[in-house]
Amino acid sequence: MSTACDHHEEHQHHGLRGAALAAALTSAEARCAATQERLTAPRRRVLELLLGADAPLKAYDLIAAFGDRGEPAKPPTVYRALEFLERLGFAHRIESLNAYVPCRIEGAHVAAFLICDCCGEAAEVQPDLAAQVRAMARATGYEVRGVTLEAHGLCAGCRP
Amino acid sequence: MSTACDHHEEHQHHGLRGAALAAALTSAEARCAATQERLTAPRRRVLELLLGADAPLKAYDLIAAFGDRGEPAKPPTVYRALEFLERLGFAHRIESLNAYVPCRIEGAHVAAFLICDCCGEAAEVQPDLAAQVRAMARATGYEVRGVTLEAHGLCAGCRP
DNA sequence: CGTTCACCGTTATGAAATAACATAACCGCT
DNA sequence: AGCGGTTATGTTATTTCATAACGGTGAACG
Ligand SMILES: [Zn+2]
Ligand SMILES: [Zn+2]
Ligand SMILES: [Zn+2]
Ligand SMILES: [Zn+2]
Repeated sequence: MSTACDHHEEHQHHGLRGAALAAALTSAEARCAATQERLTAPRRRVLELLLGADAPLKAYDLIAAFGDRGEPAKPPTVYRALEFLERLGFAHRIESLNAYVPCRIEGAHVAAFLICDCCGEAAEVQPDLAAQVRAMARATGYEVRGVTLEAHGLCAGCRP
Repeated sequence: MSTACDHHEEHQHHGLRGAALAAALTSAEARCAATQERLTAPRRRVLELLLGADAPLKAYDLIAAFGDRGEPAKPPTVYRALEFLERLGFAHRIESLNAYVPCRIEGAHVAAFLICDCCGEAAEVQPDLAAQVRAMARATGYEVRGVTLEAHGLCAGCRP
């Protein structure tokens, strides 16, 4: 992102570091192994970058940061990894930002976000709207297969 | 979109034609006049194209179709018009498609769509989720300024 | 009548995503 | 070990989507 706020630096400490990061990656490996999927090197690297970030990352942020010593990745490498991570529920794409976040919620869920337009924070929440949308859809014979819900506004730390 | 279905041609007749289209444009002019805004030629043309379409249109679809005799518009012309139409509530951007639709709902509202991944239809609906999201937001001190809600799935006409 | 401001046309470029094809690793099987 | 189907990656190039920047035009307002 770009519009980082200067006030309130402390409310951006969402990125995992050190042991917590390693634990999250190990957990992801385990979940993959349990479903016959492979957390290969590029997939693991992209997940690591997402988990360590303080805000949603754009695909080209990931491309630029991919290499250990500054060498960028090729776009398909990162896009394929993101596709995998989304498919397994390790990451979500935020459509209104063209950006990606690691999933912060256990188990199956509809991804929903409260996005701060000031500091870039994107908090994942679990609204009970699946039922609502499904009801509305059923009234018209529509079959829901996925829902994108993204609220924009200001987080508590950035409010005037 | 591209993956138009071959079955059920008749459920795509959403585009306005002739008198209905003219009436909608006249109504838009009136609404603009009432708020000191101007529905200039390019803005009116883009709105006309959106109103006449059977499905969400991409920006470059609009750019290609802009001229009366096949001459395309320049990208900024169309993007500026879209920005204006969105600002006044005449059109909505569908983030998950990078596409635009004319607004089909009177008055102020949260835009929400049931999108058919088969035929491309995007039905605008009015869920009662503003309250829910606002409640969840308030619990954390978040101030909502806008909500994007887009469901993907299959419309009644495209279901197996 | 001159200033102002919103709007427009135009050129160029930046940013995001994918197509297409070749190569390599993995896996279960003989 | 050797094979063959499958899955994943490497690489190049292109397409798609969106905006920056600048100068010109014309209505609006005193
Ligand atoms: Zn999640
Ligand atoms: Zn904030
Ligand atoms: Zn609407
Ligand atoms: Zn359909």
